[in-house]
Amino acid sequence: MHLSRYFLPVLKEAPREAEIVSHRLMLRAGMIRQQSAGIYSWLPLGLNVLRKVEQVVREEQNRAGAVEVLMPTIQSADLWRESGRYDDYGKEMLRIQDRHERDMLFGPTNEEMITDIFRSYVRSYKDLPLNLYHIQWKFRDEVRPRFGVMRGREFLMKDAYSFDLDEAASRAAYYRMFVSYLRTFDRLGVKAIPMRADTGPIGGDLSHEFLILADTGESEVFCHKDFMRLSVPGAGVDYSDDALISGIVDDWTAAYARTDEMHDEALWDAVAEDDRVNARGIEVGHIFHFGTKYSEPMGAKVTGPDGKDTPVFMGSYGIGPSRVVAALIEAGHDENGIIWPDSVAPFDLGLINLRVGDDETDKACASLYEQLSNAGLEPLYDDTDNRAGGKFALADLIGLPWQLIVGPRGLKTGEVELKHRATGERETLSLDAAVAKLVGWKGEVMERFGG
RNA sequence: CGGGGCAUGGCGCAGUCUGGUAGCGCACCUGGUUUGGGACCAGGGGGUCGCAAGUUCGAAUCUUGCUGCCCCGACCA
Repeated sequence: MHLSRYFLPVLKEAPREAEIVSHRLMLRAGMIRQQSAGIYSWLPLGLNVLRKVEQVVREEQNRAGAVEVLMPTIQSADLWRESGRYDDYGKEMLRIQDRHERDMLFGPTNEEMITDIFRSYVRSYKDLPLNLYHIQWKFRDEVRPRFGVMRGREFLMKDAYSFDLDEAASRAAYYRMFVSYLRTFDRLGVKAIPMRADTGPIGGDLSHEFLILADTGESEVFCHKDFMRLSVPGAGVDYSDDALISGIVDDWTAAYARTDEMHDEALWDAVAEDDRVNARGIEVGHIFHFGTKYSEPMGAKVTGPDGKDTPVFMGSYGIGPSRVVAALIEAGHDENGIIWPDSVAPFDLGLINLRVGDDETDKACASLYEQLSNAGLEPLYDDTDNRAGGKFALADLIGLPWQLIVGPRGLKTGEVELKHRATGERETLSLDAAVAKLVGWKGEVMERFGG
């Protein structure tokens, strides 16, 4: 992409209403525009990152055996009357009427609808296990939207729903999602810790929130230092091996990890003082097992091997990609701007032409752009005639992993400068060496995540 | 929903207390000089001050009502 042909409306100063760092940086970097309280347009740079986060989530869901669908944002109230939630949900649900005065709603979640789909087609236990997910915009009329897309009213959510014959199988399905979440957040370049969450009326131990540690997080978290050392399963993890999967979950649930909401002082005191980590975190994922809560009232049954019909056991699994984008910024930034994880950076590098209009420099940049693009990298070529200071400030602000700096001073000796955004390290290289290094880096990134 | 605050060109702000017909920085446009860390000179365009009513000779400024937005608390991906 050539910057001169892109749409990147950056701001030197953030609007006053933006207080937290991710909101300020998203506005300054021209990623989003607020349209109303808690409702945002996604501009090209922001959309680019959002799509990449979405894609990581999608790939890991698919890997864990979930199957993608797409349900509508607008739902009929009738389904919600069946489950009993039409009256229970409260003002958070945006209720609307169509021209025939039928009661409709903008979906805050999709348990009812997915259950309806399931019951319409699935009759036999032989079709289980089944896990369907979609990545769709949700609307929850929050009392108090805030922090930009971190807590918007309209937000993108990946919500998966598992269907199983019995409790044990349902637990296995829950574990698979648990492991896929570990992988997802690992790929997103962040440490996300699963924490025991409130299971509501169902009870049991099957609800976890995944929190990214960040100083500006909304929740206070208490966890064992072990979580800092635990390793995340690789791309080859075998989701069909229930014992393996459940073993991984055991490892990740053995030590104490809870948010302030579920915090238990007595258990915390039992953790050795040196092992305690008390930090702040952002909730980016939440998984639940809820048994037959929806399948029973909505008549989602399958015929078991014994010939009897039983309601299916269900679970739901959410990740908010739009919130994740903000959380990644909370977890990765410095005083100059954003620092994206390699896996979701909107571009791989900024190709910075320090003397647009100088024939030799322009040619060198064009050649680098072509070579890098052909090798599968995505460069953002700053071909504007800004001064160097402005270009560097922009590159730092939008936080691409690399800055490849091309100017006549270096070209006299056939060299360019390569700067790593996260570490600030710079080195001077020949053009070929710079290309080789970037191509090598890209290969490692791909390899690491088994894309 | 309870408490607090804000609303003046695209963004950040001053002006409001002590009414007199709107200003600054950035951004934008034109010309020129510049070009390795947010350039400089000259010229230029853009707002009637959130909306409505009221007080007044006169309202961004005072009064009342409304709307929008932000922050703190209870909830959520």
